[in-house]
Parts: sequence; structure tokens; C-alpha cells
Amino acid sequence: MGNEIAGELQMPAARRWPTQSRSRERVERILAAASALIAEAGSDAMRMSDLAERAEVSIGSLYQYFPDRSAVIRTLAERYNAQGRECIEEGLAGVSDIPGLKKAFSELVDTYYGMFLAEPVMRDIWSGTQADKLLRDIDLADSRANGALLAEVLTRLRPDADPGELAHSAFLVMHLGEATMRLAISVDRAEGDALVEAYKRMALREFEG
Amino acid sequence: MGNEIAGELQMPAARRWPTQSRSRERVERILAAASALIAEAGSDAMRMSDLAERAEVSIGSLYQYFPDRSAVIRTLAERYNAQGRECIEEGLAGVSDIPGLKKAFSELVDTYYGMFLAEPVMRDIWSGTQADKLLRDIDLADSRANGALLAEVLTRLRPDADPGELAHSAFLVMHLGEATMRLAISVDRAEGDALVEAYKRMALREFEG
DNA sequence: TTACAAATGTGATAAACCCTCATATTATGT
DNA sequence: ACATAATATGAGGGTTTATCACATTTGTAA
Repeated sequence: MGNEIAGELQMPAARRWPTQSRSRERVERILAAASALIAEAGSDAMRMSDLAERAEVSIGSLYQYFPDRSAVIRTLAERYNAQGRECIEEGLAGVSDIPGLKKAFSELVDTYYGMFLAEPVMRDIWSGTQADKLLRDIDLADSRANGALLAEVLTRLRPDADPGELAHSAFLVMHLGEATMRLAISVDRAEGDALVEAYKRMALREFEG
Repeated sequence: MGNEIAGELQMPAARRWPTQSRSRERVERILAAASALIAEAGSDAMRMSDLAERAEVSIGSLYQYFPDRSAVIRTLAERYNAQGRECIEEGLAGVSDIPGLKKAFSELVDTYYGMFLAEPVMRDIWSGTQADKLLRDIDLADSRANGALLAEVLTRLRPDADPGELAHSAFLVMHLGEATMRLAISVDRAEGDALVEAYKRMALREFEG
């Protein structure tokens, strides 16, 4: 099925599904080139002509696999999100009480923050360059998915609390976490660190009930 | 001084300062037209040609007062921010204890949320369409200014706490408030309301120390 | 191997848009 | 009324995205 291939490649916005191996390599070349260009000058500055040249592919080929310019960026964003979600899933696995959750969450925030600081592409894509609605939708879906992971743990650890309220709280905590990261990487390092610490305090209190 | 005129008109990005009254009216016509167009189809869809036609002005005239397309949007954003800041300043005036602060803040959040829900232009501009860095800078400066207002009250009410930490906390609370609004208007109304409530709980706890 | 069909690759070019600038019009001061 | 400064105009230059008719490569069966 084409969909499984799509899942493997994480190409929700693709136009033509690559069935031959040569075209899969091609798609990877395009994405690698996009990554490099974004790291160098930001996603705004990425031109389709540059991308074609860097990937050693014609412009027409770009549009074989991506319906438009922003789809390339969205695909990268989703890859990074998937990577982050794995991180969260691992971090929350095996948590069995509230103090454990606090510790795990605190470490997750640090890990995430480190990823934001280290990955120029992630920095760029999530630092507010959300020109199109589809990219915002991806952001929202990401918060939702991460929030669901957290909510699951919370409802398990606090069976007496209202699950609906916990779900909203978890969703918000995750979304504001992303917002905090974006803020933190927009200011100087010292202030960014302090803001991340302040966020952690706020979020951890939320787990106490 | 041209700067005073600039201050009155809130046109930080203007190219030529309007000295004749006719051109001031013109600028207002342009901004009103921009507002209408954005309310109708979003800022992404606002074309300079449409704007010129709607404002009954030539394209060249647009560039007499705005250096580029995004400057028009930024000017509107700054006007809305100024309006919001006045709101906050009023709301926090006369607060004399922590319970009072909690009540005032809670009401401010409701007011702000109401503004976001009611104003299509504000919705659009702040709902994530931050394609260019300058608009993000405006967002950041806004959070900072609002945070400073809150920090002032907090340091007054809690003289024993570390002022630096309070400042970071206030900045973060204000910034995450904006993030919450953006999130709330992106989901359905019931969920949005619940998320705003969750944010209020989180923020209010932060004031307790 | 050869031939044929399906899949994939190419780049000139259409279409859309932002912004400039030479020129025309209007306002202000004498 | 005249001169000069301020403002208004819109055709066109320049840039970028995306298309599509045609060329090339791959897979397959005789």
C-alpha cells in the first residue's frame, strides 16, 4: 500500500508516491538539501531553485514529490516532531508516582530545550515561522499528541481527579512548553535558561493537583 | 518633530512622515482598508493591489507611507498591542494585595480572551501568522512590556522575593498568556474556554510564591 | 536481446506578486 | 500669480512559485 510507504517516509503532503528505490533516494536528497539550506539561512530564504541545485535535481522533480514549497518544510517539521514524541514516550514510560513524573518531566524539558538549542533547522521551523495554516495545524496536532501521552500518565496517577480537566491541563502544559522553547531561543541564553526554569516550576506545580 | 507625529499615528515602520492633513487621512484610509481585507480573508491573502483599490489609493501611495507589505500588518499589530497594554495597565492599577492581584488578573484574562474572540483582525495577526521576524519582535516586545507591568506589581506585593525571578516569572506568564489565547482561538469554543481556565489556574498559583 | 509501457526526470515558461521610479498633480508660501 | 516643495500615480522591472509537454529511464514479457 502506498500509505505504508508514506508512513515510512513521513510524507503526508507528497504528490506522487515514490515506488522505485531511486526516487526514494531522491526524496531523501531533497530533504537533506532543504535541511542544509534552512540551517544556513533560514526557511524563509530557501528558494525552490536553490533546493533543486543543492539536491542535484530539476525543479520539476521537486514538484513530483512535494505539492508546494511549504510541504518540504512541513515534512521536516513532522520528522522532528516524531523524534520529539519518541523522546517523550520514552521519558514517561515506567513512571509510577507523582514525584517520579516530576523528575521525568523535568528531564524531558531539559532534553527538549537542548534539542531546540542544538538543531538549527528545528530552531528555525519552530521559532515562529509559521506562515501557513498547515504548519500551525502540525504544531497543534503535536501538542495534542504529546498532551495525550502526559494525560494518560496523569489520569493513572490521580484516579480521583476529573479526567477531562487533566486532559486540558496536559494539553496546555505541553503546548506552553513549546511556546516556552520558542521564547527561550529568541532571547539570550541566560534569560532563556531562567525562563525554562520558571516554566518547569509552573508545570510541576500543575501535577500536584 | 516628525517623531511625535509618528507616535501619535503609531507608524514605526513608515517611510515618509505625513505632514499634510490630507496624507494623514490617507494613511488612516489605508489602515482601515487593510483591517477590512484582513478580517475578510486573512493577512496572507491581502494583496497590495487589493489594498490600493479598497483604500482608493494608488499602489505607489502605499509605499509612500509603508516600506513594504508587512509594515502595514505590523502597524495594525502595534495598534492592537497598545490597546491591550492600556487594558492591562488599567486592570492592574490600584491592586494592593495578592488576592486583589488574582482577581484583577483573572478578569484581565477574560477581557483579553474576549478581545481575541471578537476581533477578526487581532485573531488573524496573532493566530500564528508571524512570517517575518519583525512581527515576532513586536510580539516579544509586547510580552516584555506587559510582563514589566505585572512584575512591578508583584515586586511591590512580595518585597521578600527575588525581583529577578519575579521578573522572569511575570514575563513568562504574560507570554504564555498570549500563547494560550492563540491556542484557544484555534480550537472549538468549549475547549478554548477550558484551556483559558486551565491557564488562569496555573498563572494564579504562580502569584502565591 | 528487443520492444513496449509505465514511471520518472527536465527546464522553458506562464502566472502572480512586490516594489520602484519617472512623471503628473496638488499644496504652500511669497 | 508664480515658484517650489510635497504628494500621487501606475506601467513596468525583477523575482519567485508552480506547470506541463516532452525526454529519459526502468521494469517486463516475448
